[in-house]
Formats: sequence, C-alpha cells, structure tokens
Amino acid sequence: MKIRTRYAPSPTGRMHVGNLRTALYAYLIAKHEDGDYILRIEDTDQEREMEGAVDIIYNTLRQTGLLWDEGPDIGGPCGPYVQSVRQKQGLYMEYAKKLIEKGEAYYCFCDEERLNSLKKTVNGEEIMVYDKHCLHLSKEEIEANLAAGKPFVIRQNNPMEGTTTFHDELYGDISVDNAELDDMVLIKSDGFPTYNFANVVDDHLMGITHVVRGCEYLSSTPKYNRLYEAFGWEIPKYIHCPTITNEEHKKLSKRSGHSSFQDLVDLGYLPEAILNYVALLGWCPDSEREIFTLPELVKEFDYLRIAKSPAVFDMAKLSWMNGEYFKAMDPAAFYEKAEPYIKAVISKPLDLKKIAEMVRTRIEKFPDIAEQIDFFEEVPEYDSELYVSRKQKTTKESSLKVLTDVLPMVEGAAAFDNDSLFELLKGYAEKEGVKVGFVMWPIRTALSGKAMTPAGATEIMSVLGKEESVSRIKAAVKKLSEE
RNA sequence: GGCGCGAUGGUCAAGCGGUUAAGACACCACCCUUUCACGGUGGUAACACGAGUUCGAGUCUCGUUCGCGUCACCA
Repeated sequence: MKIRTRYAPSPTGRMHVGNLRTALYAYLIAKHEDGDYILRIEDTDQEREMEGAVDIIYNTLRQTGLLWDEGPDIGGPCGPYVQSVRQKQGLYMEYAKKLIEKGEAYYCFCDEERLNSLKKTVNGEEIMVYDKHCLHLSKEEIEANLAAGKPFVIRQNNPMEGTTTFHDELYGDISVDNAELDDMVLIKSDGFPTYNFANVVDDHLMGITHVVRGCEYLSSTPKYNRLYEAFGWEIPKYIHCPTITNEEHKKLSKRSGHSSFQDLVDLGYLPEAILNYVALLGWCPDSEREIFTLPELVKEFDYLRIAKSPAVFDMAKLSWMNGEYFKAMDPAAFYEKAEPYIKAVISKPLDLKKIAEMVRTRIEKFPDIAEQIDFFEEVPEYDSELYVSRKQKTTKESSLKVLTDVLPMVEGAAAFDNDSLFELLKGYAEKEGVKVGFVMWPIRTALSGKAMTPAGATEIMSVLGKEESVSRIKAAVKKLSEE
C-alpha cells in the first residue's frame, strides 16, 4: 500500500523548528517509499489563529523544498484540506453524532463554573478530570437542553476499567489503564472539533497511513485508538518524534530567539542548512556522513533510526554546518544572497564580488560579513601595537621602515593585481633578507587597521586600488612617525 | 500527585551480550600560511546509580535517581 503522511500545522505564527522537523520527517517517510505527502491546515482554534500564518507555512515549506502533493492551494482527492472549511460542511458533527449513537460519546452541558469546581492543584499545576456527570443525563433531559439551545460539547465516553494498548513504531507497545483516559471533548461549544477529534477523522478520511507527530501526543494516543476502534477504522502507524530543547534542556520557546525557522533565517542561516541540521537532531544515517541535500535525505532516511530521547538544539553546530554550505556554494549564488549584507557596510565602488569571495569560506552566517569587510570602507581607529607581531618578528620601528621603503614601490607599480603585487613585495623581502610575512604584516595592518582580515595584504590592495592603498600606507607612515 | 517516556563526553550521536566505547560540533596543541580563518595532524572528555540474569553487560530485567511529556472547549 502506498504510504501517505501528512503535515498538519495550526496557523498560529512562525514555524517552530520542532514542527519543521516533524514536517521534514513526515515528508521523508512518505518520499522514501515514493508515497504522498499531504498538507492540511488545522485551524480549529478560532482564538489562536493568526493572520498571515498560513502563508508562513507555505513559504517555509517551499523554501525548504518540502513540497506537498495535496493541500489547500492545489487541492486533491480528499479535499478540502482546511479544517474550518470541513467544519462548515458539518463533517465533524456528523461523525461525532455517529459516536453518540454508538454510546461512545455523549452530550455535556456542564458550564465553566462546574468544570472549575472539578479542578485541583497538584504541584502548582491545575489538573482536571471530568467526572462523567452528563453521561448520566436522561434522553429527555438531553432533548430539553438541546431544544432550549443550551450550549454543549460532545465528549468521548471512555471506560473506567481495563487497559488500552497502542503501538508506536519507535517506542513499541505502550499500555495505559483506561482509568487514565479522561472523557476528552470532541466537539467544542462553538461547534468546532478539537484537534484530537478532527485529527482522527481527517487522518482516516485522507487515508493517512503513518501519523508523524511530536512526543507530546504520546499520552493521548490511547484515546485516539479508542476513537478509531469506535468507528471501526484501521489504526495508522504512529511515529512519535522526540522533543527539541534549548541548552537548558527546556522546551525551545519564542524567548530563546531561535525557536523558529524564520528566526534562524533572520539570523543569517540558509534554509537548506537549517533543514539539514534539523534532520540530524534525533536521527542519523547509518554512515558517518552529515551533509545532505533533501533528495539525499529522502534516499537515506530510515524512520526506525529516529531517536527516542530529546535533543538539544546546538547553535554552534548549526553555525558550523551553515559554514560548510557556504564553502560548497556556487560563488554567484553566494553573492546574490550576500550582496545586501555587503552593501550594508560598503558604499564605495569596489569589486563587491571579489570581496564576497574573500569572505565566503570564512564566515558561518551572513551577519558575520560586516565585521570582516568594514575596513574596506574606511580604516578604523586602531592601536599601533597592532604592528607588533611576535610571530612575524615585527615592531613599530621595523614596520615604519618597511612601509616607508615600500611606499614608492607601490606608487610606481605597473600592475595592481594580486600576483604582481605579491611578486613585487616578495622581491623587496628577498633583497632585504627578511621573510615575506615580515613585510606583509605591516602593510596589511596599514591597509586595514585590523588584526584579522579576510585576505592578505596584496589581495586587499588589489581590491582597494592604487590610489586608496597608497593613501592608507601614507597615513600609516604618518601615524607611526608621530609616535 | 497519577500515568507515560527517556538516560553514552559540554552538545549531536554510533553501538543493538565479548569493541582499545566510533564519528561530528565545541575546546586545546602542533603543522601549513602574505594576518585570521580554511585545511591537515594529534589531544582532553562519556556508558547516572544499585541489584540481578550471564562465562561475560553500555547493550537484557528490576529498583533508585534525575529529566521530559501529559492530566484544556490549545494544538
């Protein structure tokens, strides 16, 4: 049978990296077996819905390449793919009523006040277990309440005795006492289904074979199974993915500043690197390889190798991986994305493409660019101690001499490309009987005012041009002479 | 608190009864080098604890501890 998985997000804001990974794994599971990947919007919570959030979902999936075969925008044989639209068709109510007929669900008219009286506080947490009060309402009472237009919800009727066992592909068989299963709400008083109910109904109607979701649903899965069984539907395979946490091993929250895909893009990471990194949080191939394109992941992915324990999201490793992507990137493609970051610091008419190439293999994320290249625009204020290098054996005095000697050579240079300049200065070093670094160090310092630069002295000169290079060396000579 | 799940270096992780317990990130050292990176080489660093099963346990079982999840008309 063809595998069908789905990604079923709620449009409530940015896409959390945990959700992105779930979306990825669902995609990989389907595509590894050449199955279908379905996008379904679960907008059953009227209050939490955020404008524009559906577009965020579309954009994220498109940017990462997780393209769906069926969905709200492209339709498909199981549409509509938006739960609020399905709700308007009366779909969920219809199925809820079927459950009532079977005695697997019942109307509940309890108001908030009564529900609150059922709450108790344990360890500072409010918990509530419904007492099945309305299960015992007579048919007449129910009819009367309904006729009076009294607000109601529909609850699942779970047994108090026995146990329910479900199977997860990763965790194996898990059994729980039915007494633990509360009578969860299926249809809310606003007529919308709860996530849990809509999920079961739609997954079945859409022929989903593998339900991929976060571990937080593990404890409600027995209730899902009771729903499937009540309907007489085939239970899908479950794959519960472990949590992604922050460095403190707590749930990655908005406050951390890097909890969503959008946050990460804003921080200067590439979508493909983010996806690659996230794929490896909780899963690994049976090789030692770490860099994968999406098609390669599809090929390699074996969901049975998904981990069971939570993983810490490590920005340092993401940064490393992003850097690897930069190194492997086509220069033109890199330039296109880096250009705005370069233009943010350089307004002079320099060869920006050349500068981009200097920086491409030395940064981990786009915002790193600025501090690497800002000196091209203007030499910053700097301490003349920078001229002192133990390794190159340079001092302020030696630097002054080198710069003074070299100035007329640079001024008179016939060609100003990197190789010519290098040969020229190397010749000087040989004549003086010193090492190349002894000469280059002060020049680079004079040109940049920085301890580190994305290129060597002659490369910098070739970008700066003769006029600017000469002027910077002159300024350095003046600075050193005045000490 | 009940229930469930989890536990290998700081982090991601391999391991699936017998290994010198991989690899990657981070960190450190050295090499390379027109600086810093990159790259190369090497290094520091782990099986939470206690019982059992077994000739033999990171691997299996149980308990303890710790962590996480869940107990909503949120998903």
